[in-house]
Amino acid sequence: MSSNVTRLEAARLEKLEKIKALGLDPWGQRFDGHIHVEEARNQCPEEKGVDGPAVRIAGRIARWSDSGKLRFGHVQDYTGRIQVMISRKDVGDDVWSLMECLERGDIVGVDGILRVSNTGEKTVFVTKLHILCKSLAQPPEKWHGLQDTETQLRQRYTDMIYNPQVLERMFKRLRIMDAIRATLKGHEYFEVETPVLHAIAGGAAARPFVTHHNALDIPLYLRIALELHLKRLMVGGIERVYEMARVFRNEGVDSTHNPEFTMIELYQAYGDYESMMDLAEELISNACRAANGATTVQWGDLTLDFTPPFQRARYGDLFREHAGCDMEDEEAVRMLAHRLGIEHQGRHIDVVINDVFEATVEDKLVGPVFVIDYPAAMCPLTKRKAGNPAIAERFELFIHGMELANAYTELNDPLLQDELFRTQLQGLADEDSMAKMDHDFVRALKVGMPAAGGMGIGIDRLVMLLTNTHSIRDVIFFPLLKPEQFDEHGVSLDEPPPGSEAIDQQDG
RNA sequence: GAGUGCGUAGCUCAGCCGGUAGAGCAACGGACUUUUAAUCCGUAGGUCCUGGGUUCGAGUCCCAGCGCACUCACCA
Repeated sequence: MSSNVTRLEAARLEKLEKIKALGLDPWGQRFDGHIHVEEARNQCPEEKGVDGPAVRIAGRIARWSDSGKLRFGHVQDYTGRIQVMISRKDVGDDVWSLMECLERGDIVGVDGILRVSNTGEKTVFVTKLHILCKSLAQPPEKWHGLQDTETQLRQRYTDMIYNPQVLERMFKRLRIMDAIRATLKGHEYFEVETPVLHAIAGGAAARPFVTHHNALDIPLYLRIALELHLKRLMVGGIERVYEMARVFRNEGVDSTHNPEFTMIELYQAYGDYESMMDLAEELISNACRAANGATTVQWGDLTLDFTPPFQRARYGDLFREHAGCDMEDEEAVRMLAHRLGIEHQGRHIDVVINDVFEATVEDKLVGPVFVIDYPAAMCPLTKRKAGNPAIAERFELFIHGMELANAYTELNDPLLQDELFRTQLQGLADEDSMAKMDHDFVRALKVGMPAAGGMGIGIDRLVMLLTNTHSIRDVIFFPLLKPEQFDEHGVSLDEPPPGSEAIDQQDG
């Protein structure tokens, strides 16, 4: 085959054969006793002419340059890069011949002495080399790296190797998730797993993905929220419970939305939304510290400060301040909506208030600020404020106009819950409504769920904020893309073959 | 969903008014014992995203499609 894809691959296959001819396994074997690059760098003396300890490292060749009877390279693992140097006069023929078969992208084990080079760079002076995996793929350009966005997303593995900031950012994500789990463990929360396949896609207002169970011949939905099962577990006796996991929403894709994304929802029996505010401050400041070593972080030109406590402001007060009228004054709100070009006729007043709030207030919330006490009608799973059934005990945490967390004092009145599930607000499309009857959930509440606080946080968005990342795709290892098409040789095609047009998605 | 932009060698990119397809890196061959994107000499490498159209002639202009990005609207 004369394809260019295989032109460079052929050169690598030739080297692979040479490695075999040396009696070595080009795919490598178990390799014990190595230390990480970061550790090796720590052990390397700073002074020239001073020998450090003998070490063993393992990693991928990131640079490999030939200058006659010397060879310099960089070996990288997830802790960093370190230079290696091979001198013809210091190694046997076996090492030298293997070295000649190696190139950028290969994974090697290295034994050698730590010492700085003449130019002062920490270096492993090689005594022995081990091939641990031959790479058959041509690496991207060594100076510019991999720049093409599509290739970065489709071949994330390559992106992670040759754009070091990608791996660094994803490790921050992992540390943030660890910090959240550690914080919750400190408060005696249990992490649980609940069903992903739902017969009723409840707990949020979103369009679900639909699938089908063959043996049972029933439609099923991928979950859009974690809420209703976690509350059932509180009924069952798990007092503090959370799940940090994937949910699925069949909606648009852009720089802040991926069809599958990670949420944490947590519930605390005998708490309320005030307990959730304290916990939110602790969770987010700990997460920020885990990622950045401080409770502040750069966000573009701004500095975000997550040092507790966060400001608290009533929804109604903010509404009066920024919208310019009382939200209880229905006539004034409708006039204002009209002036703002917001549809209000035939729509429930709380739906209109919500739209006006989003249009006039949200951008002004620098924060971090807890917006508390929401109009009740938009919150069918939330307990009403004592003495004021028009207000729900709910907060949303905003920072620079972005919503970071959403929390409630949870509704545990089965009679009111049943009624709210049956109430479809005027002016809300089906998919925008959280009112989806779930008889089993009402039955569970009849058994009795303790008064509780509950909170949800979008993990991907939190990671974006804490890592100064402005696209959700860059905090998700494998964001959704349209499928790539390949020919029978595994060569990527630009155009789908005839007859492979997309299968119609249902649109409910 | 609408608008705008991009798609050229493995990678990063040039390609002007429509006139033989270019560079750097990478690859291959050679020189080189302290390099840092090493350097130097040489060789090879192209479905210019796909399909139509205009033209004597299209990477370039026009139409349609595919993919990706950005902006706007909606969901977190």
